Amino acid sequence: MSVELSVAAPRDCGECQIRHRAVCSRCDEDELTQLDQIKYYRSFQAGQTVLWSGDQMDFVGSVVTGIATLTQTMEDGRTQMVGLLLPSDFVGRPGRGEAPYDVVATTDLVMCCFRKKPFENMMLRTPHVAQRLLEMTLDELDAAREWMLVLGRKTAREKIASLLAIIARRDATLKLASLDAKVVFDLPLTREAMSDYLGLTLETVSRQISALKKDGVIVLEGKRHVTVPSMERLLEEAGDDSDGGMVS
Amino acid sequence: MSVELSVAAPRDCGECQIRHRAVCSRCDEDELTQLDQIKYYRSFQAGQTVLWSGDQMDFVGSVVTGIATLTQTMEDGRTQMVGLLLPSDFVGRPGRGEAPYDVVATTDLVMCCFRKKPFENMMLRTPHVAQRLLEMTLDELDAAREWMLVLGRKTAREKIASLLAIIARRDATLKLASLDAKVVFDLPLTREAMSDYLGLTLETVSRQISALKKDGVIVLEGKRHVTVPSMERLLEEAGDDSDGGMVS
DNA sequence: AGCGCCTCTTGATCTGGGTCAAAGAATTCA
DNA sequence: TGAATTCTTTGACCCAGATCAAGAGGCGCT
Repeated sequence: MSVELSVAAPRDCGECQIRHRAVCSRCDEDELTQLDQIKYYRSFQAGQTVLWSGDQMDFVGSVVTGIATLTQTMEDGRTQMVGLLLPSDFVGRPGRGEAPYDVVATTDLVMCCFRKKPFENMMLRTPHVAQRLLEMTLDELDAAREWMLVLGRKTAREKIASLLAIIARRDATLKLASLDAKVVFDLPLTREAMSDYLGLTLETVSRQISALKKDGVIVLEGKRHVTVPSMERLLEEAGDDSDGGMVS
Repeated sequence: MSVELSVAAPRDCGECQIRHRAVCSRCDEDELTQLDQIKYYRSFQAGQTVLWSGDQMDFVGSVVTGIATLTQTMEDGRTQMVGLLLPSDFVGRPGRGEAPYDVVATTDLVMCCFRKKPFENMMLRTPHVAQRLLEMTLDELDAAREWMLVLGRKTAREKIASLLAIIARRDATLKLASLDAKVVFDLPLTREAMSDYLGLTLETVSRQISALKKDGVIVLEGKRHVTVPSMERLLEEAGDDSDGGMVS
């Protein structure tokens, strides 16, 4: 429950309004002003827990910079990541009180938050915000279900390839890079976090990454810097049918 | 794409309006009349595919009687069930054109449908319908994420116990039975369907069910009729923390 | 520089669940 | 009534990935 609340908002709002896919894209001036009034920033350090499962959740918001994960844990410690929040992703459940899972910052993290009550009120008044929220939730649901296929039916190698593909695609989209060019990015997750995402052990993750490297599917510099020479090849390894758009 | 459309609506609407958690509960007379005008029934036989992945989906609706599954399939035939639709569950994505997965009737099935366009229009006019939809989608998302934990981290035995618990709880809720009493129900799924839900093979499903039976966690009469003497025990076997509410 | 602390890699071995195979219910059809 | 079909169970064996164990960088600290 160690939540550093930095009400100081050094960033210009324009930035986050453009970045978070959430509520801004179709708001008029008036509505943006309303949003501004209930908006604040929160910063977290890498490793910090934003929210524990069961906590009251009095805000909604979106990631500005950094990465957070949603995880569920069994009493005996087995944990499964159920969501990955990259910049521009939305967190929060309007109408819900309790967080259903832990939210953890895996890197230093800045979030743009809105207090929940006022946000909900605004939602009632501006239908297109509710629409947007529904759309986003449906996206998340699709992604979760895509991920169920990965967890339930894919081999370790396919799982790793799938995860790399998601990150690569997501990264490429943010950079507006062409999709057939080679993709370069830094892995935002530790091997352990990847294993939690994929329902594997970290040893298996490591081995499979080594294998993909040996087979030329990816090029690794250091432990985190990845180059994907051919997205097509990667997707093939992932067992994906040509495209398919799984995002967190 | 074999969709039997039975516009004949033998059922009184009251029934489905009460039953589907969807749009009706808070509608006034006027809105109900509007809904009536765009409502129709569809019947399917067991095994029939309601919708193929990629199909245009021109309706939304909810299950009146019977059971349907949402499944995703890889090119090589591996399939994963990603959702289970029991009576009163909602299907459809307002604002989306294509179905992202196959919808299959596993028993004879009756659905109460609304044509999508008019439904969406109505949604724009009546905010509480959109709210309700958002709530439902968030429920589904929670259920999907709960299921990711099952798929990623639970053993075969725990998976089976989890599935039985879901069905039992769901059934008990529908019947308004007390939660500590023993629960009796018929399995609505074949062993194969269960294996698709759980990311297992049907042989493993069979073996684990036998094991749970031998250990007295469940009592089986025939292949489908199940008695759960103690929900507590079953949940324990599922690795669940006391309660926890995963519903499709 | 030297030490402790992470994160990651790699090897050796074990095992839960997959695969292959066969045969027992239950149901439908003729 | 028996034959065909579908669903289910059970057995024997195997392998992908888990587990256990030992190092190998890398980085901040004193």
